[in-house]
Amino acid sequence: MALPSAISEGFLSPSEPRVASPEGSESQDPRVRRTRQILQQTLAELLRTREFETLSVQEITDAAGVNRATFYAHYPDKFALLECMVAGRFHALLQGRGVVFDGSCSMALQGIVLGVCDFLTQSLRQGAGAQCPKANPLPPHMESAIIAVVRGMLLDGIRKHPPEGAHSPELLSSTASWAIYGAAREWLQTPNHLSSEEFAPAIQRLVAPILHPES
Amino acid sequence: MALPSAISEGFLSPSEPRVASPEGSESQDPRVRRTRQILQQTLAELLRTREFETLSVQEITDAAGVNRATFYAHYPDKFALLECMVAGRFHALLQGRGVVFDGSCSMALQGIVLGVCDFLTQSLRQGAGAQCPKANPLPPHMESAIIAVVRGMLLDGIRKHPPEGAHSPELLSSTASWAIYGAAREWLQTPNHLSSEEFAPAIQRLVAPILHPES
DNA sequence: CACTATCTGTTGACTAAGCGACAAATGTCG
DNA sequence: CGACATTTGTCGCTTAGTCAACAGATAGTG
Repeated sequence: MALPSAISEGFLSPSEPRVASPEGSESQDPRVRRTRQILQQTLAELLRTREFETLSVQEITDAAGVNRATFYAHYPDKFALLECMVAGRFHALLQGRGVVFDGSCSMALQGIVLGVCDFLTQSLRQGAGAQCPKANPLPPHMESAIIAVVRGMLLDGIRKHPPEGAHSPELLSSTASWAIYGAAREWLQTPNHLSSEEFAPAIQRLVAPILHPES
Repeated sequence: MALPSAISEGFLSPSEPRVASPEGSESQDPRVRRTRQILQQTLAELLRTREFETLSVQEITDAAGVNRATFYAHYPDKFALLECMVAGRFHALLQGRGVVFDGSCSMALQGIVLGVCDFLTQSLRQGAGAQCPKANPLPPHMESAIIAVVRGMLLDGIRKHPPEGAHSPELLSSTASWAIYGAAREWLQTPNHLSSEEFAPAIQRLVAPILHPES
């Protein structure tokens, strides 16, 4: 089939963040949008009852009513599909809440932090983990996908209103996004943790100095 | 594109009942199933807020994300799509209730009558009509589609257990299906009508003699 | 009346998706 | 270890869907 352009649209290079750009460079061909949406939605439904590791590409495409060869025309493997699915849904969650980080507004940062906490919660409520509190709550590909979305939003905002510090926007956004995810992950694993609304301000106070070096 | 076979699958000849065979001859290609399902579902959603007559093929295909030329590869016009959509949904309603008419079981006939009443109710609750009680409650193509489904179910049952009368199964099923629809339609237009559960037995008693000529 | 605009079917070139088959990798069991 | 089944990518061919463009129909509008 050979869809070289489709690959760069379905996911990014494996070396870099390697996550979907859910809005950035989506295909205009309705067929492409359709099959990717079907595959992502099907994966989300399968993950309600199945472990991601136990799923084969065959099962996913069968459930989706999509040919297996078509799958490989869009994603190199099931991990890439997972990343795109997570990135898309997390991005949609933030979009639905109207969260737009435009630089230094702490309200937007608060929204992102809240989004990460809530997305993490809902992802593992009906997900694989939750048996051993010490175990990794989510597949690593899911984690990197969430971080990549956060990084992208922070990067956009920083570029619009760059702070005075000498650090590059890429460094700032990467540092902050990993910090946010790490904090949220730690919060989630704490046995009797506060609600996300109660705890998010604490994370925000920890992370804000990264973005505003001298304030 | 030329899909001569697809046409005969999407709908039947315009001269005869002209309704979809939702299960009978469905295509095995996932793409055609997908496209037809998308179009039918989109039409159903549009009908919640729009009048059928005011909808153009353009609007339907735009909302469905399907090319207009593709539409004409499956349906000759929007009326055919409406018929297929109604037939499919009504058939699904009966399937969901486990209604199978296998000849002379009055319970199954009761189920069909109840299904017609309930389907009519829900179709016009969020539909076009309901402004003037004298007006036609539903577009004629919807009505013929419902009747055709009923006729098909009755015909299947009669063929399995043919009654002793000299009439053909086709005549019996057609007569009964039109009678059922006419009765249900009259019931629905009555200002303070009974519930469908209360009124269905009356329709059933009226119609049963058609199917059992000398009992 | 002509002018504009929209909708309707239809056509042909291009592209994505389906399908079967294939070799290679990966488990899995005796 | 070998035999076996499953999964994984990949390839060529066929088919369905997209897209732009077309002529004809219908309907306002000045």
